[in-house]
Amino acid sequence: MYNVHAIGVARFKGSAKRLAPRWVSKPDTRPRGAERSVQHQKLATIEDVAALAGVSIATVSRAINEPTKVADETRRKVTEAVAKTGYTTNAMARSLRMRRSNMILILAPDVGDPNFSNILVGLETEASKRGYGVLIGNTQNDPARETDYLRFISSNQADGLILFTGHLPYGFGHEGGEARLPPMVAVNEPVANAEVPFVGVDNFEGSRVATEHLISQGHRRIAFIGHSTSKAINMLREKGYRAALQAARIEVDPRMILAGDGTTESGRAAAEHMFVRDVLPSAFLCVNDATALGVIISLNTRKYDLPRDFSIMGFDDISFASFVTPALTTMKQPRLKIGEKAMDLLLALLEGKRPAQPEVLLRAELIVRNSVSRPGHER
Amino acid sequence: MYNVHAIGVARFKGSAKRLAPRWVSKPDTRPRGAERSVQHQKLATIEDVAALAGVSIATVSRAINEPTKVADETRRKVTEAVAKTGYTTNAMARSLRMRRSNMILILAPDVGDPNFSNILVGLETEASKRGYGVLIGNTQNDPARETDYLRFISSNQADGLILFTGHLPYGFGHEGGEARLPPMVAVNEPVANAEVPFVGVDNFEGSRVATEHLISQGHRRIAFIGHSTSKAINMLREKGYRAALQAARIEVDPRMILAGDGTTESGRAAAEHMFVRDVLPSAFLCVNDATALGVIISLNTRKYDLPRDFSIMGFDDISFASFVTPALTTMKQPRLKIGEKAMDLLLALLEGKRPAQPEVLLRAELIVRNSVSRPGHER
DNA sequence: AAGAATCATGTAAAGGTTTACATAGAGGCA
DNA sequence: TGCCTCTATGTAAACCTTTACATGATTCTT
Repeated sequence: MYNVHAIGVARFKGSAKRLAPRWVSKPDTRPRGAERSVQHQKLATIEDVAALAGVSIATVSRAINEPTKVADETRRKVTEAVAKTGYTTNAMARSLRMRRSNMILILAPDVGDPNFSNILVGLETEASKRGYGVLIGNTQNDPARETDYLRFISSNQADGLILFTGHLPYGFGHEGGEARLPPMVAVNEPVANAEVPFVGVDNFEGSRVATEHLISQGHRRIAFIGHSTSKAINMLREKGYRAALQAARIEVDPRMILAGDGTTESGRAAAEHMFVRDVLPSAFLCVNDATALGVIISLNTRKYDLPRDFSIMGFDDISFASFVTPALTTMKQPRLKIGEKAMDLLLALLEGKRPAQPEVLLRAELIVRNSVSRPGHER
Repeated sequence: MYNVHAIGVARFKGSAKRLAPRWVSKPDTRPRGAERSVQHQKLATIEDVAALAGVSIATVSRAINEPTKVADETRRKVTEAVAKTGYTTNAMARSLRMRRSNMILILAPDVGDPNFSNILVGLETEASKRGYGVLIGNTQNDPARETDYLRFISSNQADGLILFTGHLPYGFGHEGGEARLPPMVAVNEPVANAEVPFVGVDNFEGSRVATEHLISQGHRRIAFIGHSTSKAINMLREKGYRAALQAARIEVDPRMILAGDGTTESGRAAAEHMFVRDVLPSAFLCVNDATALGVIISLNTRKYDLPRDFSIMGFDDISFASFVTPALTTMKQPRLKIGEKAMDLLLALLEGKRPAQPEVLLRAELIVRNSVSRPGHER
């Protein structure tokens, strides 16, 4: 409510004020057009450059965008005029004409999430490298905000979309049947019920490797914390866990598999539950680092000596993983790469290429720290 | 001369041609233009809406932007037509005409930095609330990238600038003397040698409160880790430390003040140094949490029992502060608020208001965890 | 009842590009 | 020489808005 009010007032005031005396004046008085620009001095346009170089605006445009198509001498004159006037192409005019903005919209539930931020850096780096800018939309999983951000796409302010949310923005496909989706790529979480290319970590393989690591250290009784019937990530990681056990001919004990939604609290609760039931593993394979932290808290509280008494393994390698005691052995998500690859894929899409594969899976890297040791005989 | 000629020709030809092609049909087969748009279907324009509503495009524009200025009945027809066509204002055309993009550029050395990300969320939230979008520029402190991002400002693609970098983007003010700066606000770190409004935490006051907290717990021998002669933040925090000691009539012992650049390693090194010299405090006031972590690592390695043997205090409340053992007592930066306030200030600037104060300082909040206890007699 | 003021709407210009098409000059070739 | 091809450049349209100004219809004033 406050929002609406604020916006209303702002807009009204803005338009009412338009005529009022401009407060930013350029040093030299320039009557034409001066009354309009609220913030900047009048910028040089392509016409100014053309006049100075003694050519037409078309030639200037070509000299800038297709240098080979103009005579050397002309190009020289234009370059010089550009430098002298300080001309920069007006991006708005260009976008309007070309019908593309060279902007990518990133829709994430929480840009502050440490899991996201490095992907963000990767996205930005690759985009910038290719001449694109990125625009962020922090939706907080609020449908209204998701819908709101669609205007960036529908108003041509962004050419493509990166989705962290795991679902299509609320408001798509509402107009009777399959509305045409803009070019987009999902990251972090695949989009359910829609064919959206996805770039992420190979959860199955990563979890398999993690489990193998525990097995290689001699563990046979390995608990999996984070069973879920709804979360795709959890399901894949559990699958990898089962595959590794099976490959090592270790029977899967259902009592060793505990539910968890990936929060620290769920990890703590699961560990406590194990003690209550008194069915104890020698190692905990946690669906992610947050869960592992919960397990560690529970074990620390019970005054166990880690990792002597129990081994713990996480997944993700989030920032605190190296600071917790014991420092967490985990699988590192190649976040930077995920971002870069996702942007690369999106830009390819924008250039009209159909993606080779619907999803790109990158390998997680095993990071060995102090939370895993050999079991049993050392107890 | 060239202009005059061009205009003459244009007018003649234009009016002659205007009648002929006038692409009358709009519904189905649209051969023209189809070959151009690589990505989107043709979007509805204001003309489509106008045609459907049976009014002029000017009226449509007014119905949308200044609803009170059109008759009720007309507004109804327009609204209906908008809904039917799915019309969205083309942001590029609008920006071109209005000479403002309603976009804010955020320049940060590393968007992935956990210290930044929550400020980012605050910035985005406030911007979005006020109808602005945010665009991120990750500079990695690379002058080339900083310069590169200036085009967003100079090409009208962004109306204002938020600076995390602590310095003006490389490339400003290069054109002989004081180039006019675009509206901008610094955050996280004030900008040296330039009058840029700043929003941040009150480092002096926060540090004073932190020191007071230690004093109130009975500490008299308090070390300050993080002395610096160059970093403004460090200097302010040291000042707060000194002020608190002075107010409590505790003499400042120079041996209790150790240099540090704010990294974890510098914290570890400083603590080690104290042991080497064997001048020990009962509490460590660290310039930030990263430094505190270094101190904790050093003390843990030496097998001290924390916080019984030593108390440690940080500053910032970065994400791992609560996970480290012992959980860190620290001063929390109101990051979300900083972001919101900074954006608020910038938007005010854009509306032509001069800022009341050149800097806005927000209070840090004392977060009590487990790393501080009463000294001495409990040892 | 005539003129003034107000209101709702329309017309057209302007904002700064890119690019299809036109044009003019130069060079190649029969 | 006459014709064709190339190359370099210019002309003007199109991209889609917002808004100053004009217009015609109402209502208000005196």
